[in-house]
Amino acid sequence: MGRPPCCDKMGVKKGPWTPEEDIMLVSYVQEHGPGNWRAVPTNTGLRRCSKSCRLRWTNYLRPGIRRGDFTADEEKMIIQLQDLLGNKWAAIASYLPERTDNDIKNYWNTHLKKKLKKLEDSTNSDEGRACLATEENTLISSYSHSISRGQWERRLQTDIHLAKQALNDALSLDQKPMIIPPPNPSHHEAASTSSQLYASSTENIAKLLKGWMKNSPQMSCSSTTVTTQHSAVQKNIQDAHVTDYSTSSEGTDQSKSNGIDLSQAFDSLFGFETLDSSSNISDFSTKSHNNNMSPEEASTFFNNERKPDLSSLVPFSMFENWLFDDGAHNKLGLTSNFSFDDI
DNA sequence: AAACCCGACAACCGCTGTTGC
DNA sequence: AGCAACAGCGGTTGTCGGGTT
Repeated sequence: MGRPPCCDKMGVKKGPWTPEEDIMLVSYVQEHGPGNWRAVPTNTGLRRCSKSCRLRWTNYLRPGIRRGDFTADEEKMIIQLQDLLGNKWAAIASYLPERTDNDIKNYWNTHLKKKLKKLEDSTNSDEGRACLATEENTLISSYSHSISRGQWERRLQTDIHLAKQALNDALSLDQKPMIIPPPNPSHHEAASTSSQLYASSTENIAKLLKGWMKNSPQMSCSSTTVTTQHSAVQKNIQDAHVTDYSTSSEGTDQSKSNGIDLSQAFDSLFGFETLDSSSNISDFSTKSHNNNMSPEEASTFFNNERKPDLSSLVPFSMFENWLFDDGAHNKLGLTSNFSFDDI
């Protein structure tokens, strides 16, 4: 039996979050960092349960989240990972660092499931076979790509092994890790650091509020007005996110994110051709070593608070990059002929 | 113009697992 | 060991906007 719901108290608000609530939550997290969610409603005055606050942060306000506009590469990844792993949305999301499990789940349920069903139906019909040159057929051909489940599993085992190796290496590094937490950081210093990391959210909310005020000449602080404006505001948040990403990345191609070409990453993970290890991953290393990363880039790289302990030593994204990097085989002198028992 | 339908997605619910006391 | 608090997960529901009748 599960625990009783935490939100059945009187006076706890449910439903869509208002911009004011978002700001209160973001401000709090900026100051105190994510965690200790129980204290959030008390300390912020939010009439929300702690769980609702955590989910709102995790799925919506957390920086580094990209919303909407799934790329073809992301679709491919989701489809193949879903085929391999089933509805393990969190596991799938771990391969798409900018996407939340909730987002992927929704996208699967609303888009991909139907798309695949349609494709299955069409390929079973004569009509469907007649039009195999469409974009959708590209998708299904990737879906039914000829690598076997055994190969997938072996490949994933290799990745797990490499991640383990990388973790061991990182923990035993003689040299300083790339991101070194300040010695005995005071609370204030920690808050200062986190402020940088959460800046994108703050900016986004500032933008949305700006748009909200502009669109609402007779602006009122009543919650009803706020609620009715919320959808427009939400769109502003989304626009702000898109804007931030398009300006912080070198190209406009959304498939390139975090400096990692998802297509390459995908091919590395699921294909069997060798990925050129001199690609974007080494770009990341160079950039971070030279300290010429923008705050936005750094935020995107290092903001995964789901793995706070790892990221405080070595950014978790490095492990993800490592997993995607076939060159790691050579670096470690490893081959994939290890036993699964090694893990 | 109103009613209805439907898709998209944010949010909630119920449960399990983990951690600390 | 037992309990409570919390985090995480996957399924489901509620709400809203847009399209159609």
